[in-house]
Amino acid sequence: MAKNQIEIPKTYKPDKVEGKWYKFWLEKGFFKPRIDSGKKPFVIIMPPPNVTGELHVGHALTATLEDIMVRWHRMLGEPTLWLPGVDHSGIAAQVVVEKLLAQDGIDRHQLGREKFTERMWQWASSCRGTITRQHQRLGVSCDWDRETFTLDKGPSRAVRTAFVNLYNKGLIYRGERIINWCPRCATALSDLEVNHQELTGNLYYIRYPLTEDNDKYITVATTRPETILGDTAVAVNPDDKRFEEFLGKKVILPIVKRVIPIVTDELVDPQFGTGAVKITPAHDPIDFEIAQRQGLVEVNILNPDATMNENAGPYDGFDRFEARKAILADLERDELLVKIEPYSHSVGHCQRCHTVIEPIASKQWFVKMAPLAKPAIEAVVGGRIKIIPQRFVKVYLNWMENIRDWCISRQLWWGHRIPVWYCHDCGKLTVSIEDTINCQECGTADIEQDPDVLDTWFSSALWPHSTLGWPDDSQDFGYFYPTTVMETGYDILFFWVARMIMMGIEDTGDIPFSVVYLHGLIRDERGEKMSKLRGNVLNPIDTLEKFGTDALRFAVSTGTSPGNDTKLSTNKLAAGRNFANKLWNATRFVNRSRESYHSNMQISMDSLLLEDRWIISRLNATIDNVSRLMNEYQFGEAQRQIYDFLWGEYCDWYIEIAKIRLGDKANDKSPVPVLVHVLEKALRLLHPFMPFITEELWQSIRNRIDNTSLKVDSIMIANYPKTDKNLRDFEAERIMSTIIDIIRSIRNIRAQYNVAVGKLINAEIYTNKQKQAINTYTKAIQRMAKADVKIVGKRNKQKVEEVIVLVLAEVEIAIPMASVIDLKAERRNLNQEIEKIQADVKRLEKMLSDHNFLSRAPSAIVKKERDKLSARKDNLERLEERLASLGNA
RNA sequence: GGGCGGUUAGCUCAGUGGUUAGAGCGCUUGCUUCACACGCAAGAGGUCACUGGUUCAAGUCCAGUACCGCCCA
Repeated sequence: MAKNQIEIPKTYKPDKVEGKWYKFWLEKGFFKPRIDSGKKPFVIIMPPPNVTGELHVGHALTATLEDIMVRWHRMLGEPTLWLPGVDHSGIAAQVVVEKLLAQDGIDRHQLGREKFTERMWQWASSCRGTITRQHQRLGVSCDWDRETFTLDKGPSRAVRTAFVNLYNKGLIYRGERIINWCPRCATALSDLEVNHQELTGNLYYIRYPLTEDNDKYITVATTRPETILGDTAVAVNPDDKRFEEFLGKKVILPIVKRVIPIVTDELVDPQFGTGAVKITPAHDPIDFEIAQRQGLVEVNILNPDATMNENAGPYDGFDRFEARKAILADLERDELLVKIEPYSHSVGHCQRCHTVIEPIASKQWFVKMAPLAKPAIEAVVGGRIKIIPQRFVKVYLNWMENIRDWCISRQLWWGHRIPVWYCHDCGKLTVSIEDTINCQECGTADIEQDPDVLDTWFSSALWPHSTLGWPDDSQDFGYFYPTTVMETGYDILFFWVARMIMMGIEDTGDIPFSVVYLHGLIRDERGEKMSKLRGNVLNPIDTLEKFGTDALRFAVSTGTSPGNDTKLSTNKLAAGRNFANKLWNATRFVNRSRESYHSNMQISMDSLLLEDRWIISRLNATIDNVSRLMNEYQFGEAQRQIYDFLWGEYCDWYIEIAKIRLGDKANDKSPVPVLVHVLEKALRLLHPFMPFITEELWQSIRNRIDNTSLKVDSIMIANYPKTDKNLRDFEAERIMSTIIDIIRSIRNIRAQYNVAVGKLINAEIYTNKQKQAINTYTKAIQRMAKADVKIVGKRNKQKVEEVIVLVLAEVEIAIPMASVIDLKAERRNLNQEIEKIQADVKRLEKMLSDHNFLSRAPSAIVKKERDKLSARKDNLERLEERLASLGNA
């Protein structure tokens, strides 16, 4: 054994190679695109992870899929840009830092806006460092020099520009609407940031006495009795005959004793409760709408932290749920509570902190969405933007066509400050891209900027163009926009993808990307969504340290399909690790074989042996399939095909057959050039999926190949293999499959008849078509199936007792029984076993005919015994058949 | 209420109207065979949820049913 063979370990150690190659790629600048105006670039803008902590497996999936696409297109020779970024993720990040502060007993108001923002920046920068390091561990080949943060100067200017443009077009407005208020976060939220949960609460029926006659009542039903305090009317449907006598009358609101009118409105559902409903304009979207129409006053009863305010009279200062209890008790006391029914209704919760949301009338900034949605709908319907998988087109359109205005102001301190200044003198607004110190209307310096920030998703919506330099006419923007693929999870189709399409078209006049690829969610082994709360989160870094990055990438992407959720298990990770190890050892074998081979590495097609032509043909078939699958975005299936080829064809068959020639010194046709050639190409085929191990192995074999196209520093900038139809050899494939069939069948017989491992058996093969071809493989068959093969010219006519005949597609194999087994010993063994089982069967039959057993034993046990009996009988039958087939001695 | 997806081997999942429906893991049996036991060889295991239809041909297309999951309101 040569020295270096001892040095190469038997198992692949990912930690020894990954860091080395990543550093090498970075230093060589391979991740940077080369702008070539003659070529169309391939561009992916990475979905920016939140600065809320660390990456999770979902990010690993995103990173893997995008890296697959990017490495593939780069190897195809296209100028390829993958632009990484990080999102300041306003509310989510602020929640995280507030929690950290709370551990020290501080809240942000004690710190003040400026100090708190400083803390946020510290947190964000340390978090960004972590995210970058983690991404690099995953092997991502993105252009780090172009990395962007949503609060960077460029994107911030893009945000202001977009805001001002929309404001000037009348598509951004400020107004009082019912918004979703999170009392914990103390901010407004958009509709999408509220998760609805079906809860079983109660429906409370409450009497409102008429002013004119205190003994008469109108009864209303509500799930939130505490909102009585904000009621300014009772409403019934105008067509509801039941309430005719009440029309135009007034009632006295319980507790607060306010006199409120009974009005009619078509929005009232006569089926709900009694048909009469209380109207709380400041705390319910429908009531708000009714109040607007009817000119009713609003009474806000809540403080920002969801405690009751001064309008709540006796309950001022109560928490909202305490107030509910107290009011119910008081109503009961006053005999105004008629009944309580269990009632299930959906309750909004804050997406970030899970607090119950309050609908509150509030003055906020909104984007008018319908005009923006129109071209975004057309882009998808017209096919300029393709969504994969296609079924999400319907989901997208359904949302777009029913779109509602977007509340974009947030009462937070972390984010893009709204570029609006209010004038204390003239009362007018100044809306400006640049910071301003004077009112644009009256010139006074007595102005104040809106204290609120914008929804994070507002800046995210501009991401494809803001990262490339918009609103400037930069070189990047000119060359790389519109981008190619937007790859992300289907869970943010509305949050992000839809809004990017709207804002991209609005700001630039062009679509932001031409393909939307939506991946599924990663769940745990039991199919549950991973979450910190459940404690089932797989940390990608721990995982890749245990199994290797390539194994992790393999596990999240192989055999998956777009838009479908996947369960990630250690089994799958182990499968990836095992595959990497298999490649490691195959390459170790090839390199070792190469040591003793000193001739030309050039392959001349006309002097190749059948098995060489076969493996080259299979390689080209695989390349063909892989290209097609990649073009159809079927990455999981593409990877599986490469896996099958390398393991199932190259390792299992080609290497094994090659060993015969390698061991035969007299043979002048070495398999080494083909071994190396096929492996080298297959590694390139696999590289986008498993970048580290393919680079490591490719570097170890490519020097031996005399091919100018391989004179590059790295597999990642080598050409992606292209199929060569001329190298498909269907005749070779047909013959090889016959040879493989023969070997398998003989092995099968050996296993079935328990032939001792080393024992050579005899076999006669009859074939009329492939005599010569098979003849050249008798050595292979002998080695691989341990059978001494003779090719015969006639079908075997011996008796069944004497030979086993295997009928295959193009050949027949006859194996003399005597060569397979020691008949006498086999009969003896069989008889012994049959006796044993017969005894067992007898015992079981007796037990199962026992009335006592059947009636008293648990049915599960009876069933178990019955199953056992039928299994034994089956076994017995087969043993007897086999004994019979041996004939009589 | 509206929409979408899933139902394929014990488990997790692929599957492009076309031979005998595949993979990984698990299971059984045998192998420390000089690349790899993270391996090799052989094997068992399937009414492709159910009902009907289209077709020369259906796991695949159509209609309906059941169960599970998700999204929207």
